Amino acid sequence: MSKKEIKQAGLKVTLPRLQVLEFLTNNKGNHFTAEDLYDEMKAAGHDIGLATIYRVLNQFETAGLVSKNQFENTQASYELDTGEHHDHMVDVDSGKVVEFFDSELEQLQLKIAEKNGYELIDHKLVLYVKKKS
Amino acid sequence: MSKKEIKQAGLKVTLPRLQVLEFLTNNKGNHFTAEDLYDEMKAAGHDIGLATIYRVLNQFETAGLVSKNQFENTQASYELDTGEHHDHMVDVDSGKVVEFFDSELEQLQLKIAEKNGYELIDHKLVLYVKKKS
DNA sequence: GTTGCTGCAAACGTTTTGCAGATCG
DNA sequence: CGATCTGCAAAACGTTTGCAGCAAC
Repeated sequence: MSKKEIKQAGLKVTLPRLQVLEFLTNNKGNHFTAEDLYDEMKAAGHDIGLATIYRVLNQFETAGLVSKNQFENTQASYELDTGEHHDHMVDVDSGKVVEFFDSELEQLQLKIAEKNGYELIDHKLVLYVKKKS
Repeated sequence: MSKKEIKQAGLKVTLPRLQVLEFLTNNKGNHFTAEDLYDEMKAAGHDIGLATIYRVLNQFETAGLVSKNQFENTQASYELDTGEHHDHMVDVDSGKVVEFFDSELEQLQLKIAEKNGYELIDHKLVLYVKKKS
């Protein structure tokens, strides 16, 4: 149930919000564009407008419930934010997105920012990869 | 003079192409949106259409003369491609972009891709930072 | 002179917004 | 019932494209 999270975000618990959040929760670790979600909702018999999907996703992003990623495509991708930081690997052949976490890498980034006189706030790393042949 | 590079890219040496490439060469390491460049060209008394700027930048990108970056803003940024790989640090307060290179980081990324059974083709890393207070 | 380029305006795909009616609490 | 939300269609945004005229070689 996603009611609690929505309420905690200061939002009314409405059907579209529940349905979108529930879908993302059931598909943890997968990435969807707004249009993907629109189609999924339609397929599930939920009658939500595309504009609402965008609005809801923005609200969820602000609330920290979902995270937004702009990979190389023109459309942004959204996924459930589980609170566990991870980076992404994109298979350039299949377009498949794999998540990973490497603490050595995280450390190194802190060190690099520091070395330049900065404090690291956030980062975004995407590795473009190909299956070993 | 940027004539040689343009010719080598298989393109005619035209005024718009020369003026854009020259400007980027004189501002190595800085990042500009298409509109930035449009304004700069106007300011320099060069009469180029925005559409031409976009066309020329795309051609230069294909030729490896410039590289394109999508930071957090909606507009893409372009910079002269000097052939030396580097990553970017964005100061979240000022919006300033700093370039850096760290070979340990590069190595580590290769290792991570490998560990997951992939071959690393490319990567994109942006550190969001704040001046140490 | 031919080929390729430019400027303009119109088209494009993605995302946002205004508004009248519907839904939540 | 009031406040907030939704769907729709229209607007906005950055970028691309078609086309008639222009510049490069």
